[in-house]
Amino acid sequence: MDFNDKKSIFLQIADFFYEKILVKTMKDNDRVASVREMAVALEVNPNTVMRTYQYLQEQQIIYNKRGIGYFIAEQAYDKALAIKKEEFINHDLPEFFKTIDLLNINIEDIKKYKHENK
Amino acid sequence: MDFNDKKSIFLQIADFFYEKILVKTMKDNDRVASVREMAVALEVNPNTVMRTYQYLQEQQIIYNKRGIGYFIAEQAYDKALAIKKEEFINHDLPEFFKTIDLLNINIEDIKKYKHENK
Amino acid sequence: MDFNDKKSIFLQIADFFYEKILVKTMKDNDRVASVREMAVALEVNPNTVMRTYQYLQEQQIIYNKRGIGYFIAEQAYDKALAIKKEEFINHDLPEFFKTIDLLNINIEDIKKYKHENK
Amino acid sequence: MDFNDKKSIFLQIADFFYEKILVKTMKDNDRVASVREMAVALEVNPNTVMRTYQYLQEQQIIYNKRGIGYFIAEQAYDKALAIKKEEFINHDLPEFFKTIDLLNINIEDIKKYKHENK
DNA sequence: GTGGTCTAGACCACC
DNA sequence: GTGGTCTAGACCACA
Repeated sequence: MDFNDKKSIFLQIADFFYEKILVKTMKDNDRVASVREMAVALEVNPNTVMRTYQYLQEQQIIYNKRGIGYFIAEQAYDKALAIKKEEFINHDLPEFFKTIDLLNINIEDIKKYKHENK
Repeated sequence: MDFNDKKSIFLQIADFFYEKILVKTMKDNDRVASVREMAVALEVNPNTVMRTYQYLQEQQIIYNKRGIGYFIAEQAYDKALAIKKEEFINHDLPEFFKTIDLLNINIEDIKKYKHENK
Repeated sequence: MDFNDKKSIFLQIADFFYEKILVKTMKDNDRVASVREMAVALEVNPNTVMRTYQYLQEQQIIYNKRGIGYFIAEQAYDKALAIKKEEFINHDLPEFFKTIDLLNINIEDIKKYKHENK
Repeated sequence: MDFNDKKSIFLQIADFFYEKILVKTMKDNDRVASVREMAVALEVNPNTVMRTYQYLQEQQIIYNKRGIGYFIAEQAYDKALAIKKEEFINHDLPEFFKTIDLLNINIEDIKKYKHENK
């Protein structure tokens, strides 16, 4: 992870967890790396990781056991899917349609890029 | 224009011009509203408009005639299309594919949303 | 003439006259094109040409006969040479030396570029 | 720094950094003073420094670490040299040759001035 | 603490 | 009238 992106670092880290959950690498009640471990691993300020964890906790994707650590919440997969899907349909997709219209790109053409990308 | 978006105002104004050019409302050598006029029209500080204009000038979408004003550059359409297409293919599209994979959405499904949106 | 330069247009026009005088294309008491003619020829606002003429008049490079027009002043060549030489030695040259030092370029190397340029 | 020059302040500050890099006072990955520090040091508005930093960032002379600050980019020396050399050869030098031709100055004469200057 | 954006208002050179 | 630069000061998100 490089964090060169315009997106804030704490959100990029959050996406990292979303991904792990959506591909089922991380499952309900799995332990999450401690703030300090994560900060060292990512070469990032612990405050930044802390912020990610609080953000994920607000979304009920992880939960905290005081003095023990953070864990993946029950039904994290469903929640993550719902959150990301909502985001996709209400934000990404409309923008996507607007852009391809403006650029005169056909949806059919998109598929080609998909295969090229692979 | 409302500027409720998270994107910075000066970039939203830039996109406003990109759009005008891509739908061919503005054509080569058309005069662009003066910094002050634009600022009044958008209810925005002149400095903000200035920033947009310098940004567009760097991208060679507009050019300046000393003491007279800004004008749409030659081949602005081609340049705008190239810039936005590059952005779309190298940034938006990979992210798009990654997201739909994660969310288990098929490209075919996307088309339905398109029609619903219309 | 294109006036794309960062230098102001009226000074670029002034330089045009300096050059004519220094290569002796224009000589003492030659008539200078009228403000309007010049403005049309250069596709420039008459005010801009006017400013050039006033500037050259201040430097006593041209003089005005009321109702008749502008003319090259006596000894314009000597004056032009003196002005430009002063400018060169006190402004251009020090900057020139500073730059070649910074870029680690030897004066001897400069000669090569001269020949390449020709 | 005095900023008496006709050049804009933010570009003079940029040149200040170019110089530091070209004389190797500043090296790759060195931290650059924060916008606020620099503004205080130069007795200049933070916005002005900000503008310099963004200008240098576009030229890839410095880069930003989010929330931490600006740093000298990798190979900043090479880039700075290339930029300034390009400027010198394509802009300063042709003008230089034109001027000395007009003024009937020989390149050999230039060397004398160099020694007088020192 | 860091950068980033924006406003308000001023001043300047130039056309 | 035009753009261009700068100041002063504010507010925000982020690390």
